[in-house]
Amino acid sequence: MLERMFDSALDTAPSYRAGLNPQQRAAVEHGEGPLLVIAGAGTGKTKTLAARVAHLVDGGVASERILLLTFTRRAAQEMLERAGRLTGATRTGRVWGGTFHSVGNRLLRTFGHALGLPPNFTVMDQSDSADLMNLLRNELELGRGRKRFPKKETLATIYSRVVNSRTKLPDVLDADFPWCSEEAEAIATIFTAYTARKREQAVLDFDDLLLYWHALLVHTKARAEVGSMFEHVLVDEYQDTNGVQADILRALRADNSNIMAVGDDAQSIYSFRSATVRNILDFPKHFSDTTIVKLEENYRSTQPILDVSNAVIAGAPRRYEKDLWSQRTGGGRPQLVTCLDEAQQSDEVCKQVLDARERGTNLKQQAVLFRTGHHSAHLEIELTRRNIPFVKFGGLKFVEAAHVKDVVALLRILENPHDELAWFRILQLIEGVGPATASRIMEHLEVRRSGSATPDASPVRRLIEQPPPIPQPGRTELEALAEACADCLGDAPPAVQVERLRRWCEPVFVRVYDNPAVRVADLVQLERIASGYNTRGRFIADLALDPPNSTGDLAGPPLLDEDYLNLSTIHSAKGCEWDVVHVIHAADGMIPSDMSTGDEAQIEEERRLFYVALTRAKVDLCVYFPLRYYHRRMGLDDPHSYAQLTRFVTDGVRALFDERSLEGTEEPELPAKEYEGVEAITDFLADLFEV
DNA sequence: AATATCCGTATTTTT
DNA sequence: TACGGATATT
Repeated sequence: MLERMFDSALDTAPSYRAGLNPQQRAAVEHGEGPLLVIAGAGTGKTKTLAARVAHLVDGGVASERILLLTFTRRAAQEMLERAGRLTGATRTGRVWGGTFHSVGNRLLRTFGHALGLPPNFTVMDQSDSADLMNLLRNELELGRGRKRFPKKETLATIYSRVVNSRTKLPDVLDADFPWCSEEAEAIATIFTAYTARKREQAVLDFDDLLLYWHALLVHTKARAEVGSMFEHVLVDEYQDTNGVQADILRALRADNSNIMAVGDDAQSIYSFRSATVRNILDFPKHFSDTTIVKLEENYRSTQPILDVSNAVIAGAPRRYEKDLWSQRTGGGRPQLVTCLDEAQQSDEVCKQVLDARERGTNLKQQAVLFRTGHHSAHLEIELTRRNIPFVKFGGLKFVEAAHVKDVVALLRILENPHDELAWFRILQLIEGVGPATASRIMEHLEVRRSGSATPDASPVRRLIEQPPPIPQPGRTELEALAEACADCLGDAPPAVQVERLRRWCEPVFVRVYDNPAVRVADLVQLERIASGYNTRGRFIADLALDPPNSTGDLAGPPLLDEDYLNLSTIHSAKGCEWDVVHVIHAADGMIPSDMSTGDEAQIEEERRLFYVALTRAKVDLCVYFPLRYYHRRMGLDDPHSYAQLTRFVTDGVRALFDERSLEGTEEPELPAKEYEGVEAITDFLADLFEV
């Protein structure tokens, strides 16, 4: 609110100019033509982009002719809100904003027919692609009995790498999957079938959304119309885009060259998704007469935090040509805390978090960052035990859970009755139905479009009107399925449909899954999410493209009003900032992750990841390092092992920290247990005192 | 042909 | 540990 008042106080001049430094202003007020902004961490990148949007709109560009491509949907929303505040909310309302994938999805719903794509196509997520790969592998009887044939996830990964890096299959295999090189032919066969099958069924995977978009811009009659839709294109996080995305941008700028890309090569952390820094380096080649602006003044962090961050990134063999500097004074040096083990680390984090809150920093302005989703497991238990509320970003796999996928598959069948994968999944839930029977049923229903199939008779209709014969035990469930589908064929809101489908799932889950109660409860969550949507199609597309990725998205609204601590993978923390940042598990094997120490490029990416984590902090930064890890490996001995401080904190870097060691401090368990009784008394009394 | 059982293994990051 | 894959059983 204060911020809003502040904004309007400066409204006399175009307010988007307020508080911009000369470089930022140059970027914001740049005229026509390509513009590349190299923006170090915390240099006001978001502000600059938002101001640029406001500037364009103020200058008379129709908002629906502006395209803002960001890394997450959330980032787009945030920027547009900000731009709205700078220029009067209604005027930025129609800017196209979102990820490449979501914008591709939107455009293809409208113009896909030019590519022979029906508007009700469905979007597959990563694990769906893997499942389809598996289905085809079995169908083609490839990789059967062979020893080292890639697993389904690996197949999907290889495919995606080939597409996104636009590299030939044998080359990808040689470079990244040498143990599969001999199977190149079989793999190629599967990929060909995979492509054909998706096409047949009007199903697109994530990569297709980009490929089809690109094809739309290059090869179709819709080309001119789509190509001229946007007068200005703005791209955020350009260092994390891949080759196909760069192609799209080039195709998108056939009519004019109004493109602005913002990025930081030191923060590229998505090469596992085929993102390449070359996009930044080659930008001036792709777009002639590029203006380059560099933002180096950091407004986020205090100088001691930047000193550490700069020192870490300076360790990269390929130097990044900027040093961040800040005018922000105050704040102590970052802390490096050595802990005995993970338990002590969790304990210490809790203490520090609460301390900071005592000193006036809300939980919301603090974050705990870690390399992988499960790194926070221990801490989460500890936080729960102490009643410290938190929301976790990243690493959450709500929509990946089998039972959630089941319901989504049901919705997909209703939306696109030729979605073979969805049918295959659902039919096998029925008692006595396995792969073979499922295939037979699907044939009966004519799920696969055969040339002679009548176009109107949908497999769903056929299921309702001419139910296929199946073995006795499953008949009731199949009938119930037909009824459930029949009830959902109308225009009932998605939430109502989810509720109806859940009723079908309940008895099935009891038979099929371990703890059905928990799973059914998840479906209620799904229902809640569905209630935010008007159409089933939008709901499932969003579930795939923009799944709930924090525990907060899942919790009811009440939690969001309260104060809560942020827990986040470093990847999900990209673009965020907090007053106090705690980085845990700063041990070799965690950062860099054991899985990524294969070659130097991977290790360097891990370094940048660590750099991203450090530069999220505004005022206080605390890095934790547990000395001892307990393994629950089956191995005969070694119940624990000793870790080393992450290699990215060299002696030189280490000297920039204030160090604290908790070794030798008594084990935290003891006092905690001793006080348990006391806590009970406190709770008891608090209860009594409650008004 | 479906399901039960067992064994082994690998274990990230995300649109 | 939990899941996937392969084998054994119904």
